[in-house]
Amino acid sequence: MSSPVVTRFAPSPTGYLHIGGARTALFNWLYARHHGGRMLLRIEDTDRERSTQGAIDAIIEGMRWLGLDWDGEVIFQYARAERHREVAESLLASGNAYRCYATAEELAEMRERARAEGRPSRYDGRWRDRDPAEAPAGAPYVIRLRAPTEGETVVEDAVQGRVTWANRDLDDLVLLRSDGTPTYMLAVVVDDHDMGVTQIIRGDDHLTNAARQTQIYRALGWEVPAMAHIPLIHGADGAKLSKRHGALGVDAYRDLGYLPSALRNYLVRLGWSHGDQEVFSTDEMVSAFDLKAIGRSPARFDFAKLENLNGLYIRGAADADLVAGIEAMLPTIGAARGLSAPLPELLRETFIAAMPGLKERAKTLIELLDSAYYLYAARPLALDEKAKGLLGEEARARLAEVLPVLEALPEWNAAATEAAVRHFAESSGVKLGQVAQPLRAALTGRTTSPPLFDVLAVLGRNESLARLRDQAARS
RNA sequence: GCUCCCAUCGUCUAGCGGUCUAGGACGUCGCCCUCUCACGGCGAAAACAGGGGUUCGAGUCCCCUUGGGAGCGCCA
Repeated sequence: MSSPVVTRFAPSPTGYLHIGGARTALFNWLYARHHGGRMLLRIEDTDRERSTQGAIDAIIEGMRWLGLDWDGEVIFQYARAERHREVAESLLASGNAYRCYATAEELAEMRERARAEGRPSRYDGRWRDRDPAEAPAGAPYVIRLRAPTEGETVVEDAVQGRVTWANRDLDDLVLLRSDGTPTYMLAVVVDDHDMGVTQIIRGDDHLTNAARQTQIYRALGWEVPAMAHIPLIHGADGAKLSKRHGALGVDAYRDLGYLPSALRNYLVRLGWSHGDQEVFSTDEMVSAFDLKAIGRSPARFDFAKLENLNGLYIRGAADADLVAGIEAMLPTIGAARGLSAPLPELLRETFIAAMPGLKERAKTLIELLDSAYYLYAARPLALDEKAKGLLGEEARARLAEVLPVLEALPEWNAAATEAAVRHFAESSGVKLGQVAQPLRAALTGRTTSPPLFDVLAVLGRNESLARLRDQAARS
Protein backbone atom coordinates (compact mmCIF):
# COMPACT_ATOMS: atom_id res chain seq x y z
CA MET A 1 0.00 0.00 0.00
CA SER A 2 2.28 2.69 -1.24
CA SER A 3 1.17 6.28 -0.95
CA PRO A 4 1.10 8.49 -4.02
CA VAL A 5 3.05 11.30 -2.35
CA VAL A 6 6.61 11.66 -3.63
CA THR A 7 8.87 14.60 -2.82
CA ARG A 8 12.50 15.13 -3.62
CA PHE A 9 15.45 17.12 -2.43
CA ALA A 10 17.66 18.05 -5.35
CA PRO A 11 20.86 19.86 -4.38
CA SER A 12 23.65 20.61 -6.80
CA PRO A 13 26.96 19.35 -5.47
CA THR A 14 28.93 22.54 -5.83
CA GLY A 15 29.44 23.16 -2.12
CA TYR A 16 28.40 22.00 1.31
CA LEU A 17 24.81 21.45 2.43
CA HIS A 18 24.03 24.99 3.52
CA ILE A 19 21.41 25.99 6.00
CA GLY A 20 18.83 26.99 3.40
CA GLY A 21 19.22 23.68 1.63
CA ALA A 22 18.93 21.88 4.93
CA ARG A 23 15.60 23.54 5.59
CA THR A 24 14.36 22.69 2.11
CA ALA A 25 15.35 19.09 2.71
CA LEU A 26 13.61 19.14 6.09
CA PHE A 27 10.38 20.48 4.59
CA ASN A 28 10.44 17.86 1.86
CA TRP A 29 11.12 15.19 4.43
CA LEU A 30 8.33 16.37 6.73
CA TYR A 31 5.84 16.59 3.92
CA ALA A 32 6.64 13.10 2.70
CA ARG A 33 6.56 11.61 6.20
CA HIS A 34 3.36 13.43 7.05
CA HIS A 35 1.62 11.91 4.07
CA GLY A 36 3.22 8.52 4.46
CA GLY A 37 4.96 9.11 1.16
CA ARG A 38 8.53 8.97 -0.03
CA MET A 39 11.30 11.54 -0.28
CA LEU A 40 13.89 11.02 -2.99
CA LEU A 41 17.38 12.47 -3.13
CA ARG A 42 18.68 13.62 -6.48
CA ILE A 43 22.11 15.08 -6.99
CA GLU A 44 22.03 17.65 -9.78
CA ASP A 45 25.49 17.20 -11.11
CA THR A 46 25.00 18.16 -14.72
CA ASP A 47 27.48 21.00 -14.33
CA ARG A 48 30.63 18.90 -14.69
CA GLU A 49 32.89 21.85 -14.06
CA ARG A 50 31.61 22.67 -10.61
CA SER A 51 30.34 19.37 -9.26
CA THR A 52 32.67 17.61 -6.87
CA GLN A 53 32.70 14.32 -5.02
CA GLY A 54 33.58 16.20 -1.85
CA ALA A 55 30.39 18.20 -2.13
CA ILE A 56 28.34 15.07 -2.70
CA ASP A 57 29.83 13.50 0.41
CA ALA A 58 29.23 16.66 2.43
CA ILE A 59 25.58 16.79 1.40
CA ILE A 60 24.95 13.16 2.21
CA GLU A 61 26.78 13.35 5.50
CA GLY A 62 24.93 16.54 6.37
CA MET A 63 21.58 14.91 5.76
CA ARG A 64 22.52 11.90 7.81
CA TRP A 65 23.65 14.07 10.68
CA LEU A 66 20.40 16.00 10.56
CA GLY A 67 18.50 12.75 10.61
CA LEU A 68 16.85 13.29 7.24
CA ASP A 69 16.73 9.97 5.48
CA TRP A 70 15.63 9.51 1.90
CA ASP A 71 13.98 6.61 0.14
CA GLY A 72 15.72 4.47 -2.41
CA GLU A 73 19.05 5.04 -4.05
CA VAL A 74 20.57 8.46 -4.58
CA ILE A 75 19.86 9.53 -8.14
CA PHE A 76 22.55 11.26 -10.13
CA GLN A 77 21.24 13.55 -12.78
CA TYR A 78 24.26 13.38 -15.01
CA ALA A 79 23.81 9.64 -15.40
CA ARG A 80 20.47 10.33 -17.03
CA ALA A 81 21.80 12.60 -19.76
CA GLU A 82 20.92 10.14 -22.49
CA ARG A 83 17.29 10.12 -21.45
CA HIS A 84 17.27 13.93 -21.37
CA ARG A 85 18.66 14.02 -24.87
CA GLU A 86 15.94 11.67 -26.08
CA VAL A 87 13.26 13.91 -24.66
CA ALA A 88 14.80 16.95 -26.33
CA GLU A 89 14.84 15.10 -29.63
CA SER A 90 11.22 14.11 -29.21
CA LEU A 91 10.34 17.74 -28.67
CA LEU A 92 12.20 18.61 -31.83
CA ALA A 93 10.28 15.92 -33.70
CA SER A 94 6.94 17.13 -32.41
CA GLY A 95 7.70 20.68 -33.43
CA ASN A 96 7.76 21.93 -29.86
CA ALA A 97 11.44 22.74 -30.10
CA TYR A 98 13.82 24.00 -32.77
CA ARG A 99 17.49 24.35 -33.54
CA CYS A 100 19.04 27.71 -32.82
CA TYR A 101 22.35 28.69 -34.36
CA ALA A 102 22.80 32.01 -32.63
CA THR A 103 26.35 32.50 -31.39
CA ALA A 104 27.38 33.54 -27.91
CA GLU A 105 28.35 36.94 -29.30
CA GLU A 106 24.93 37.45 -30.85
CA LEU A 107 23.23 36.56 -27.60
CA ALA A 108 25.42 38.87 -25.56
CA GLU A 109 24.72 41.72 -27.93
CA MET A 110 21.01 40.95 -27.83
CA ARG A 111 20.98 41.19 -24.06
CA GLU A 112 23.01 44.34 -23.96
CA ARG A 113 20.83 46.18 -26.42
CA ALA A 114 17.60 45.07 -24.76
CA ARG A 115 18.87 46.32 -21.44
CA ALA A 116 19.98 49.62 -22.92
CA GLU A 117 16.57 50.14 -24.45
CA GLY A 118 14.78 49.26 -21.23
CA ARG A 119 13.33 46.09 -22.64
CA PRO A 120 13.44 42.76 -20.88
CA SER A 121 16.61 40.94 -21.80
CA ARG A 122 15.65 37.76 -23.52
CA TYR A 123 16.25 35.73 -26.64
CA ASP A 124 14.49 37.27 -29.63
CA GLY A 125 13.55 34.02 -31.33
CA ARG A 126 15.57 34.69 -34.47
CA TRP A 127 15.83 31.00 -35.36
CA ARG A 128 12.37 30.10 -34.23
CA ASP A 129 10.87 30.15 -37.68
CA ARG A 130 13.95 30.22 -39.78
CA ASP A 131 14.88 27.36 -42.05
CA PRO A 132 17.79 25.44 -40.50
CA ALA A 133 19.15 25.11 -44.03
CA GLU A 134 20.17 28.74 -43.76
CA ALA A 135 22.62 27.90 -41.03
CA PRO A 136 26.27 27.65 -41.96
CA ALA A 137 27.12 24.03 -42.62
CA GLY A 138 28.35 22.20 -39.54
CA ALA A 139 27.69 25.18 -37.29
CA PRO A 140 26.97 24.30 -33.65
CA TYR A 141 23.42 24.69 -32.49
CA VAL A 142 21.34 24.41 -29.35
CA ILE A 143 17.82 23.10 -29.08
CA ARG A 144 15.34 25.62 -27.79
CA LEU A 145 11.79 25.18 -26.60
CA ARG A 146 9.19 26.70 -28.91
CA ALA A 147 7.38 28.43 -26.08
CA PRO A 148 3.96 29.97 -26.49
CA THR A 149 4.10 33.67 -27.33
CA GLU A 150 0.57 34.55 -26.37
CA GLY A 151 -1.61 33.91 -23.38
CA GLU A 152 -0.18 33.25 -19.98
CA THR A 153 1.50 30.59 -17.92
CA VAL A 154 0.06 30.01 -14.49
CA VAL A 155 1.67 28.29 -11.54
CA GLU A 156 -0.64 27.19 -8.76
CA ASP A 157 1.71 27.29 -5.83
CA ALA A 158 0.87 25.87 -2.40
CA VAL A 159 2.79 28.68 -0.73
CA GLN A 160 2.76 31.56 -3.18
CA GLY A 161 -0.75 31.11 -4.41
CA ARG A 162 -1.59 31.58 -8.08
CA VAL A 163 1.28 33.25 -9.88
CA THR A 164 0.86 34.39 -13.47
CA TRP A 165 3.31 35.32 -16.23
CA ALA A 166 2.49 36.75 -19.61
CA ASN A 167 3.98 34.33 -22.12
CA ARG A 168 5.48 37.20 -24.09
CA ASP A 169 7.78 37.79 -21.09
CA LEU A 170 9.15 34.28 -21.23
CA ASP A 171 11.61 33.48 -23.99
CA ASP A 172 12.55 30.25 -25.72
CA LEU A 173 14.84 28.55 -23.24
CA VAL A 174 17.66 26.24 -24.17
CA LEU A 175 16.91 22.56 -23.64
CA LEU A 176 20.04 20.98 -25.08
CA ARG A 177 23.40 22.69 -25.26
CA SER A 178 25.50 22.74 -28.39
CA ASP A 179 27.62 19.95 -26.93
CA GLY A 180 24.52 17.79 -26.66
CA THR A 181 24.22 17.93 -22.88
CA PRO A 182 20.90 18.82 -21.28
CA THR A 183 20.33 22.05 -19.42
CA TYR A 184 19.10 22.15 -15.86
CA MET A 185 15.66 23.27 -16.97
CA LEU A 186 15.12 20.18 -19.15
CA ALA A 187 16.78 17.74 -16.76
CA VAL A 188 14.66 18.81 -13.81
CA VAL A 189 11.43 18.37 -15.69
CA VAL A 190 12.36 14.99 -17.10
CA ASP A 191 13.70 13.68 -13.82
CA ASP A 192 10.82 14.88 -11.69
CA HIS A 193 8.46 13.28 -14.16
CA ASP A 194 10.35 10.01 -14.42
CA MET A 195 10.82 9.81 -10.67
CA GLY A 196 7.11 10.24 -10.16
CA VAL A 197 7.49 13.37 -8.06
CA THR A 198 4.07 14.64 -7.03
CA GLN A 199 5.07 17.61 -4.90
CA ILE A 200 7.98 19.92 -5.56
CA ILE A 201 9.17 21.90 -2.54
CA ARG A 202 12.10 24.22 -3.15
CA GLY A 203 13.37 27.75 -2.55
CA ASP A 204 11.46 30.61 -4.13
CA ASP A 205 14.52 31.53 -6.13
CA HIS A 206 13.06 28.87 -8.43
CA LEU A 207 9.69 30.56 -8.83
CA THR A 208 10.43 31.94 -12.28
CA ASN A 209 11.86 28.57 -13.27
CA ALA A 210 8.55 27.04 -12.26
CA ALA A 211 6.86 28.97 -15.05
CA ARG A 212 9.39 27.93 -17.65
CA GLN A 213 9.34 24.35 -16.49
CA THR A 214 5.58 24.40 -16.68
CA GLN A 215 5.91 25.27 -20.36
CA ILE A 216 8.16 22.27 -20.86
CA TYR A 217 5.68 19.98 -19.12
CA ARG A 218 2.93 21.27 -21.37
CA ALA A 219 4.99 20.82 -24.51
CA LEU A 220 5.62 17.24 -23.42
CA GLY A 221 2.00 16.67 -22.55
CA TRP A 222 2.97 15.68 -19.03
CA GLU A 223 1.13 16.46 -15.84
CA VAL A 224 2.71 19.29 -13.87
CA PRO A 225 3.54 18.29 -10.30
CA ALA A 226 2.19 20.36 -7.43
CA MET A 227 4.58 23.13 -6.48
CA ALA A 228 5.53 24.90 -3.27
CA HIS A 229 8.15 27.65 -3.35
CA ILE A 230 9.35 28.51 0.09
CA PRO A 231 10.91 31.87 0.95
CA LEU A 232 14.66 32.06 1.30
CA ILE A 233 16.51 32.47 4.57
CA HIS A 234 18.30 35.77 5.00
CA GLY A 235 21.14 36.88 7.22
CA ALA A 236 20.67 38.86 10.42
CA ASP A 237 20.95 42.11 8.45
CA GLY A 238 18.24 41.11 6.00
CA ALA A 239 20.61 40.70 3.12
CA LYS A 240 21.22 37.50 1.30
CA LEU A 241 22.66 34.83 3.51
CA SER A 242 26.41 34.84 3.31
CA LYS A 243 29.05 32.90 5.16
CA ARG A 244 29.26 35.70 7.67
CA HIS A 245 25.78 35.13 8.88
CA GLY A 246 25.08 31.50 8.90
CA ALA A 247 25.23 30.25 5.36
CA LEU A 248 27.53 27.68 6.77
CA GLY A 249 27.42 24.02 5.97
CA VAL A 250 25.53 21.94 8.47
CA ASP A 251 28.86 20.42 9.44
CA ALA A 252 29.84 23.84 10.74
CA TYR A 253 26.77 23.90 12.98
CA ARG A 254 27.75 20.50 14.27
CA ASP A 255 31.21 21.79 15.08
CA LEU A 256 29.73 24.83 16.77
CA GLY A 257 28.14 22.41 19.19
CA TYR A 258 24.55 22.38 18.02
CA LEU A 259 22.41 19.27 18.30
CA PRO A 260 20.69 18.07 15.13
CA SER A 261 17.38 17.92 16.98
CA ALA A 262 17.74 21.56 18.00
CA LEU A 263 18.72 22.66 14.53
CA ARG A 264 15.75 20.84 13.05
CA ASN A 265 13.43 22.49 15.53
CA TYR A 266 14.92 25.90 14.80
CA LEU A 267 14.74 25.40 11.06
CA VAL A 268 11.17 24.15 11.00
CA ARG A 269 10.01 27.35 12.69
CA LEU A 270 11.74 29.51 10.12
CA GLY A 271 8.93 30.27 7.73
CA TRP A 272 6.53 27.75 9.15
CA SER A 273 4.39 27.93 12.25
CA HIS A 274 1.78 25.94 14.08
CA GLY A 275 -0.06 28.37 16.30
CA ASP A 276 2.09 29.39 19.23
CA GLN A 277 4.00 26.15 19.48
CA GLU A 278 7.77 26.61 19.54
CA VAL A 279 9.12 23.23 20.55
CA PHE A 280 8.38 20.18 18.45
CA SER A 281 9.49 16.62 18.82
CA THR A 282 10.16 14.97 15.50
CA ASP A 283 6.84 13.17 15.65
CA GLU A 284 4.99 16.36 16.45
CA MET A 285 6.65 18.09 13.53
CA VAL A 286 5.66 15.34 11.16
CA SER A 287 2.04 15.32 12.24
CA ALA A 288 1.67 19.09 12.37
CA PHE A 289 3.51 19.96 9.18
CA ASP A 290 1.40 21.60 6.53
CA LEU A 291 2.40 23.56 3.44
CA LYS A 292 -0.45 25.99 3.97
CA ALA A 293 1.13 27.21 7.19
CA ILE A 294 4.32 28.31 5.43
CA GLY A 295 4.65 32.08 5.23
CA ARG A 296 5.61 33.99 2.13
CA SER A 297 8.10 36.42 3.55
CA PRO A 298 11.79 35.68 3.99
CA ALA A 299 13.05 34.90 7.48
CA ARG A 300 16.27 36.06 9.06
CA PHE A 301 18.62 33.65 10.67
CA ASP A 302 18.97 34.27 14.40
CA PHE A 303 21.75 32.52 16.27
CA ALA A 304 20.42 33.60 19.66
CA LYS A 305 17.21 31.68 19.20
CA LEU A 306 19.02 28.63 17.86
CA GLU A 307 21.25 28.74 20.91
CA ASN A 308 18.33 28.96 23.29
CA LEU A 309 16.69 25.98 21.66
CA ASN A 310 19.97 24.11 21.73
CA GLY A 311 20.26 24.64 25.49
CA LEU A 312 16.78 23.28 25.86
CA TYR A 313 17.63 20.18 23.88
CA ILE A 314 20.91 19.66 25.72
CA ARG A 315 19.13 19.71 29.06
CA GLY A 316 16.70 17.15 27.79
CA ALA A 317 19.23 14.90 26.08
CA ALA A 318 20.52 11.56 27.38
CA ASP A 319 23.95 11.84 28.95
CA ALA A 320 25.53 9.22 26.71
CA ASP A 321 24.15 10.95 23.63
CA LEU A 322 25.70 14.23 24.66
CA VAL A 323 29.08 12.63 25.10
CA ALA A 324 28.68 10.88 21.76
CA GLY A 325 27.92 14.27 20.22
CA ILE A 326 31.03 15.74 21.79
CA GLU A 327 33.12 12.86 20.52
CA ALA A 328 31.84 13.43 17.02
CA MET A 329 33.20 16.96 17.21
CA LEU A 330 36.60 15.99 18.53
CA PRO A 331 38.27 15.50 15.14
CA THR A 332 37.79 19.20 14.45
CA ILE A 333 37.83 20.84 17.87
CA GLY A 334 39.65 18.31 20.01
CA ALA A 335 43.21 19.19 19.16
CA ALA A 336 42.98 22.63 20.75
CA ARG A 337 41.93 20.94 23.97
CA GLY A 338 44.37 18.08 23.90
CA LEU A 339 41.66 15.54 23.17
CA SER A 340 41.37 13.19 20.24
CA ALA A 341 38.72 11.19 18.47
CA PRO A 342 37.74 8.15 20.52
CA LEU A 343 37.82 9.20 24.15
CA PRO A 344 39.63 6.73 26.42
CA GLU A 345 36.98 4.49 27.92
CA LEU A 346 37.47 5.69 31.46
CA LEU A 347 37.33 9.35 30.47
CA ARG A 348 34.20 8.78 28.44
CA GLU A 349 32.49 7.14 31.38
CA THR A 350 33.57 9.93 33.64
CA PHE A 351 32.19 12.45 31.16
CA ILE A 352 28.88 10.67 31.13
CA ALA A 353 28.79 10.59 34.90
CA ALA A 354 29.44 14.34 34.99
CA MET A 355 26.76 15.26 32.43
CA PRO A 356 23.74 15.56 34.74
CA GLY A 357 25.36 18.40 36.61
CA LEU A 358 27.01 20.05 33.65
CA LYS A 359 24.26 20.03 31.06
CA GLU A 360 22.05 22.29 33.15
CA ARG A 361 24.03 25.32 32.15
CA ALA A 362 25.40 24.57 28.69
CA LYS A 363 23.96 26.09 25.54
CA THR A 364 26.22 24.23 23.15
CA LEU A 365 28.25 21.06 23.18
CA ILE A 366 31.35 23.22 23.14
CA GLU A 367 30.31 24.86 26.39
CA LEU A 368 29.57 21.46 27.78
CA LEU A 369 33.01 20.22 26.86
CA ASP A 370 34.67 23.29 28.28
CA SER A 371 32.80 23.11 31.55
CA ALA A 372 34.17 19.61 31.95
CA TYR A 373 37.65 21.05 31.61
CA TYR A 374 38.60 19.95 35.10
CA LEU A 375 38.39 16.38 33.87
CA TYR A 376 41.01 16.70 31.21
CA ALA A 377 43.11 19.70 32.16
CA ALA A 378 46.84 19.17 31.86
CA ARG A 379 48.51 18.18 35.11
CA PRO A 380 49.84 19.43 37.34
CA LEU A 381 47.05 21.94 37.77
CA ALA A 382 47.96 25.55 38.27
CA LEU A 383 45.92 28.66 38.86
CA ASP A 384 46.11 31.48 36.40
CA GLU A 385 48.03 34.53 37.63
CA LYS A 386 45.65 36.98 36.06
CA ALA A 387 42.72 35.20 37.61
CA LYS A 388 44.33 35.43 41.00
CA GLY A 389 44.58 39.16 40.57
CA LEU A 390 40.83 39.45 40.28
CA LEU A 391 40.21 38.13 43.77
CA GLY A 392 38.88 40.03 46.71
CA GLU A 393 40.59 40.03 50.06
CA GLU A 394 38.74 37.10 51.56
CA ALA A 395 39.19 35.03 48.48
CA ARG A 396 42.85 35.83 48.38
CA ALA A 397 43.22 34.55 51.90
CA ARG A 398 41.49 31.33 50.95
CA LEU A 399 43.62 31.04 47.90
CA ALA A 400 46.68 31.07 50.11
CA GLU A 401 45.42 27.91 51.78
CA VAL A 402 44.35 26.12 48.63
CA LEU A 403 47.01 27.11 46.22
CA PRO A 404 49.76 24.86 47.55
CA VAL A 405 47.44 21.90 47.26
CA LEU A 406 46.28 22.75 43.78
CA GLU A 407 49.71 23.42 42.52
CA ALA A 408 50.99 20.18 43.98
CA LEU A 409 48.49 18.14 42.01
CA PRO A 410 50.49 15.69 39.95
CA GLU A 411 49.48 13.63 36.96
CA TRP A 412 46.01 12.46 37.73
CA ASN A 413 43.20 10.51 36.21
CA ALA A 414 39.82 11.87 35.31
CA ALA A 415 37.84 9.51 37.47
CA ALA A 416 39.72 10.57 40.57
CA THR A 417 39.26 14.21 39.67
CA GLU A 418 35.59 13.67 39.05
CA ALA A 419 35.23 11.90 42.37
CA ALA A 420 37.04 14.63 44.23
CA VAL A 421 35.14 17.46 42.59
CA ARG A 422 31.87 15.68 43.06
CA HIS A 423 32.70 15.22 46.69
CA PHE A 424 33.47 18.91 47.07
CA ALA A 425 30.19 19.76 45.47
CA GLU A 426 28.13 17.41 47.57
CA SER A 427 29.72 18.26 50.85
CA SER A 428 29.32 21.94 50.07
CA GLY A 429 25.70 21.49 49.19
CA VAL A 430 26.04 22.78 45.63
CA LYS A 431 25.54 21.20 42.26
CA LEU A 432 28.42 19.71 40.38
CA GLY A 433 28.03 22.21 37.59
CA GLN A 434 28.43 25.03 40.06
CA VAL A 435 31.86 23.77 40.88
CA ALA A 436 32.95 22.66 37.46
CA GLN A 437 32.59 25.96 35.70
CA PRO A 438 34.36 27.96 38.37
CA LEU A 439 37.06 25.37 38.53
CA ARG A 440 37.71 25.73 34.86
CA ALA A 441 37.72 29.48 35.26
CA ALA A 442 40.21 29.23 38.08
CA LEU A 443 42.44 27.05 35.98
CA THR A 444 42.29 29.06 32.78
CA GLY A 445 41.55 32.58 33.90
CA ARG A 446 39.01 32.78 31.11
CA THR A 447 36.29 34.22 33.26
CA THR A 448 35.87 37.10 35.66
CA SER A 449 36.06 36.83 39.40
CA PRO A 450 32.66 35.67 40.66
CA PRO A 451 32.92 32.04 39.64
CA LEU A 452 36.55 32.00 40.61
CA PHE A 453 35.67 33.27 44.04
CA ASP A 454 33.14 30.56 44.27
CA VAL A 455 35.38 27.65 43.51
CA LEU A 456 37.97 28.84 45.90
CA ALA A 457 35.37 29.18 48.57
CA VAL A 458 34.19 25.66 47.91
CA LEU A 459 37.65 24.23 47.78
CA GLY A 460 38.93 26.25 50.69
CA ARG A 461 36.31 25.32 53.19
CA ASN A 462 35.98 21.78 52.12
CA GLU A 463 37.11 19.14 54.49
CA SER A 464 37.79 16.72 51.69
CA LEU A 465 40.79 18.79 50.84
CA ALA A 466 42.83 16.48 52.96
CA ARG A 467 41.57 13.51 51.05
CA LEU A 468 42.43 15.21 47.85
CA ARG A 469 45.92 15.81 49.10
CA ASP A 470 46.28 12.18 50.07
CA GLN A 471 45.16 11.00 46.70
CA ALA A 472 47.58 13.33 45.03
CA ALA A 473 50.40 12.09 47.17
CA ARG A 474 49.61 8.49 46.43
CA SER A 475 49.78 8.86 42.69
C1' G B 1 16.09 48.14 -16.71
C1' C B 2 12.28 44.09 -17.12
C1' U B 3 9.33 40.07 -14.61
C1' C B 4 7.71 37.90 -10.16
C1' C B 5 7.38 37.67 -4.77
C1' C B 6 7.21 39.92 0.09
C1' A B 7 5.97 43.79 4.26
C1' U B 8 2.84 42.69 12.49
C1' C B 9 7.64 44.00 18.47
C1' G B 10 15.25 44.12 17.35
C1' U B 11 14.39 38.62 15.49
C1' C B 12 10.99 34.13 14.48
C1' U B 13 5.89 34.47 14.34
C1' A B 14 -0.01 34.17 15.86
C1' G B 15 -3.82 36.88 13.52
C1' C B 16 -7.65 33.86 8.08
C1' G B 17 -13.48 41.80 8.76
C1' G B 18 -15.79 42.82 14.63
C1' U B 19 -13.54 38.38 20.25
C1' C B 20 -6.83 43.16 18.78
C1' U B 21 -6.62 48.56 24.41
C1' A B 22 -2.61 42.96 18.64
C1' G B 23 -1.02 36.97 21.46
C1' G B 24 3.45 33.56 21.96
C1' A B 25 8.81 32.64 21.62
C1' C B 26 14.05 34.41 21.41
C1' G B 27 16.73 38.61 22.78
C1' U B 28 16.79 43.01 26.18
C1' C B 29 15.70 45.18 31.11
C1' G B 30 13.87 44.61 36.28
C1' C B 31 12.54 41.42 40.57
C1' C B 32 12.65 36.43 42.95
C1' C B 33 15.56 31.87 43.68
C1' U B 34 20.96 31.53 44.63
C1' C B 35 27.94 31.62 47.76
C1' U B 36 28.97 33.31 41.19
C1' C B 37 27.11 31.69 36.43
C1' A B 38 23.27 28.90 34.41
C1' C B 39 18.38 26.78 35.08
C1' G B 40 13.61 28.05 36.90
C1' G B 41 9.60 31.68 38.44
C1' C B 42 7.32 36.61 38.07
C1' G B 43 7.07 41.26 35.56
C1' A B 44 8.33 45.37 32.01
C1' A B 45 9.64 47.96 27.57
C1' A B 46 8.93 46.61 22.43
C1' A B 47 5.16 46.00 16.20
C1' C B 48 0.31 46.26 12.45
C1' A B 49 5.97 50.77 6.78
C1' G B 50 3.14 55.35 4.63
C1' G B 51 -1.14 57.11 1.87
C1' G B 52 -5.68 56.35 -0.43
C1' G B 53 -10.04 53.43 -0.98
C1' U B 54 -14.08 49.22 0.01
C1' U B 55 -17.10 48.41 4.51
C1' C B 56 -21.53 49.97 9.74
C1' G B 57 -16.52 48.21 11.02
C1' A B 58 -9.58 46.79 8.38
C1' G B 59 -3.60 44.36 11.15
C1' U B 60 -7.05 41.31 8.23
C1' C B 61 -9.86 43.02 1.28
C1' C B 62 -8.27 46.50 -3.17
C1' C B 63 -4.90 50.35 -5.26
C1' C B 64 -0.60 53.48 -5.04
C1' U B 65 4.04 54.88 -2.72
C1' U B 66 8.20 53.40 -0.09
C1' G B 67 11.29 49.56 1.45
C1' G B 68 13.18 44.44 0.99
C1' G B 69 14.02 39.92 -1.92
C1' A B 70 14.40 36.59 -6.15
C1' G B 71 14.88 35.73 -11.27
C1' C B 72 16.26 37.61 -16.11
C1' G B 73 22.91 32.16 -18.88
C1' C B 74 24.50 26.94 -23.88
C1' C B 75 24.83 27.76 -14.00
C1' A B 76 21.92 24.96 -11.08
